[in-house]
Amino acid sequence: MTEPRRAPRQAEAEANDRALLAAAREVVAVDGARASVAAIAARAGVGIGSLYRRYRTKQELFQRLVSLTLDRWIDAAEQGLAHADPWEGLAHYLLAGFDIGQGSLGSVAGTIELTEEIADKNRRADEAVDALVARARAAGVLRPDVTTTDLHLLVEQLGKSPMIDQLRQQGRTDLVPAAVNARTRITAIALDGLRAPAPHPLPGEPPAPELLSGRWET
Amino acid sequence: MTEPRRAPRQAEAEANDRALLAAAREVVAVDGARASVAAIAARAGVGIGSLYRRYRTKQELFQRLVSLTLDRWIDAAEQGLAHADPWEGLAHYLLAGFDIGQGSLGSVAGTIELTEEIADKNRRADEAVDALVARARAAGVLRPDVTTTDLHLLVEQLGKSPMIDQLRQQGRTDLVPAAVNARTRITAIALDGLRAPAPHPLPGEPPAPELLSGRWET
DNA sequence: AGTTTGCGGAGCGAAACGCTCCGTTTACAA
DNA sequence: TTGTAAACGGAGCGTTTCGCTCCGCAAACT
Repeated sequence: MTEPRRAPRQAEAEANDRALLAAAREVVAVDGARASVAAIAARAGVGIGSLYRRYRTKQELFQRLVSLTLDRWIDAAEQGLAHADPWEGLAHYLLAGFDIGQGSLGSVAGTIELTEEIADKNRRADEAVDALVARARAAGVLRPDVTTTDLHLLVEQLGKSPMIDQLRQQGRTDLVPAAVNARTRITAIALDGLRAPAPHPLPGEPPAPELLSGRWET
Repeated sequence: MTEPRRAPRQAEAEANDRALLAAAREVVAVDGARASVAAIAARAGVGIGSLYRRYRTKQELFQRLVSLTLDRWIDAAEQGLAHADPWEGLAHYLLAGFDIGQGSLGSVAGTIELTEEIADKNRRADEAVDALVARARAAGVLRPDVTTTDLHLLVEQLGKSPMIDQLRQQGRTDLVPAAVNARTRITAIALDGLRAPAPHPLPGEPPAPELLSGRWET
């Protein structure tokens, strides 16, 4: 390292940055893109001034948030691919995805200007997921009428958890663990619905990829 | 009828009321309880003044909206009970529930003052759903580890459709039918996950009913 | 002691909010 | 034709909330 010594003030600044990002994730989960910088700073236990020293605008903070979240998605997909069992790999990705909660970020992603970095990460995540789905389908453990787009939409839908957000908003944090457990059960139901063989074929036409989260591609 | 004649102005007023409620449903689906009266009136093609002639406050409009939506829920559950086949009956209720979209209303229900009428309708809906679930379970078509609360939460989660709301918000109404189709597929997956016999038992403890949409009861 | 660096938050102009108020339009009786 | 009452749309009010700037202060280093 060129800079092994850490000035205490600099360490504090980095801790603040982490707190800001964590707080932003929480507030955005509840309020979506309407989340105010004041609320984010307050939740992080940090002054507004400090927020604006690190991010020139609210949009810059959101872009960073989306970028870091995409990292999590890529990790989840690649960890899924690392599993030897195709079904376990897919299930790992989906369960991780429900936790990451693309849904909450989806509304933010629709409001920010897309950077090259974000578009690139999005592409990498898509490739990994495609491989994951293709492998599960080839192994015959995923019902064959489910498309990758179906899965993306399912994750988007189940990742957003209005129940948990609402509880947090009402300050009933004591109930949050129970809510997380409840959501896990729901996702387990959905996972069971994905397994081959399927009791009935899915209705309608396979969904078009354009439906995914606003624009992303184009 | 005591008043068979309809003054044209009065008919217009009633049409405006219907348009207001329909618009409120749409705007609330996107913006939740933050939906502004101006947005609702504009979407209904009606002046703000007309809105406030019929509803003294925004809250009064929202209470009416919740009440009418609960009527839909009661209908869906009772129609489900009318089905001879227990599974078809349950599926009918769930599919209708996904369409009604309790999720969107959940955020509104948390902000309004509960009237006696609303609490009463909520009770009636609960009773009908309990009967529906009990019948399906007794017939052995519903996996036995799913509780009524699980189902309520599932409906709440899948009823809210961020994808459709976002498309509408962006004015891409051309894509909405495709999105509705996509959501139908997702719900079909979840339905298949509910059938008996289950591939694996559900994880965790059965969820407590207190988790449902804020307060409703108490 | 002086300098640098990061800090918190009061306060700015702009925007959005719920709601009131009023001039206009329409249907119908005189 | 004219008078009246009902329903209309929307400008504008006071208030709140927003993103963001700016500045006085404290801690670390020289």
